[in-house]
Amino acid sequence: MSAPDISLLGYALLGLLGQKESSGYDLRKTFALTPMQSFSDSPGAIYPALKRLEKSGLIRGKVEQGSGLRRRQVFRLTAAGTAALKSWLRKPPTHDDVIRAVDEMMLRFSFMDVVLGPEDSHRFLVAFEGELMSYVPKLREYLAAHGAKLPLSAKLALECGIRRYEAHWQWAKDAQAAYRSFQTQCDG
Amino acid sequence: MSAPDISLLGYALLGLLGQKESSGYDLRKTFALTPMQSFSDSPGAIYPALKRLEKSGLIRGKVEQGSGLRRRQVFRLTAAGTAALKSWLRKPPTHDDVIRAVDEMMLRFSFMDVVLGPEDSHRFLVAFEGELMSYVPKLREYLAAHGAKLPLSAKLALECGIRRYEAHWQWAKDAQAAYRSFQTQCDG
DNA sequence: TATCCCATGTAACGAGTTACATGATTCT
DNA sequence: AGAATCATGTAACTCGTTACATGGGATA
Repeated sequence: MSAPDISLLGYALLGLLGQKESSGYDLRKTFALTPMQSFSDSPGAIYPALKRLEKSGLIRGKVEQGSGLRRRQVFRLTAAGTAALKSWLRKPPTHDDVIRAVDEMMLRFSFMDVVLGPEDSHRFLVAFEGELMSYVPKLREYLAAHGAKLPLSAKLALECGIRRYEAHWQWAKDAQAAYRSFQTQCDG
Repeated sequence: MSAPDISLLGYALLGLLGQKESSGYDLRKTFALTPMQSFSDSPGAIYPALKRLEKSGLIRGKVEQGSGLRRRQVFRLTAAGTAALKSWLRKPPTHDDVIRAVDEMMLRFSFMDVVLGPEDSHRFLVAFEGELMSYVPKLREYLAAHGAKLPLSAKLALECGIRRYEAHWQWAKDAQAAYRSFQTQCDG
């Protein structure tokens, strides 16, 4: 057990399969046609990844066959797959995640509601905001300290990076509010 | 010629070496201690990358040796290296870059002033803004069309991605203004 | 003398990229 | 009949990750 050793693509596939059983081709379409375009839709990425997940027992594929249908293998999560997905989603956001893996955190968040539920989503947002609250000022301090001696474009690039984090921060606050009002609706 | 086949890390090293000759250790420190922390500072990444660049003739290393000094190899760009760096920096930002490689674009921009000069930096910003201007509305439309049927966390994650692009967009406008006022100062 | 930091490297491994390949089905 | 789309796969290659290894010099 312990470290499951699944790539980001692997988790993306688990997450999508958690919402809806799909063939490799379906998943490729998702990557090609939705805002998940940061993932490659190349067969050389998806099919081997699906094979790895199946070999690890996290998903299982069934070949569909109705009369005139082309061969088409539909995958769904196994119990172990659901467990792996959950434990990935439950990992609290760390400082390192904020620096190196914001995109992964957003991917996790996007699956969270369905797999874990709104309470966990909200908790995630609070923790995420906490990390940003401590990191953004550090970046601002760095810019204040070293900005003067940087070339203009380097300074501006840093400013851009900081603003991106500030946008995430503001979003995290707004998203928390969205969950609170969602909660109120349920209670009311 | 044609496709130089240099990784993002390779270009980061070229860019840094273009500003200041450095040893592998210096470069590792840069990745470890500045906001370039999205790059790994592991020796297993940097030293092989430097070797590849040297083998391609883009950088050249000299072993420093003063009396009591430890062995330390300092690298600098060759003419071919400068040329490769310039041609990378001159690539206009594409739609695909915006979707898959924003970070690479920001890295490029950060080196641009020194290597190409402010006019090219400004041109880059205009082109970048153009791409965002056409992409952000598409994302907003997708959200409007499909948002209702998405789980809340998925909808919010998409909103976050859009806001990030909007932050880039606003930044691109502000950065252009910064170059204009810089230009005015030079003229005045 | 023990421990840290400087400074460089290598080896095994995993995973994505590109490109190629195949065959069935539907559309025109 | 030909083209496009559905649907899956594989092989070579590159590069980054992790972990290990090595030694000189400084500091306590």
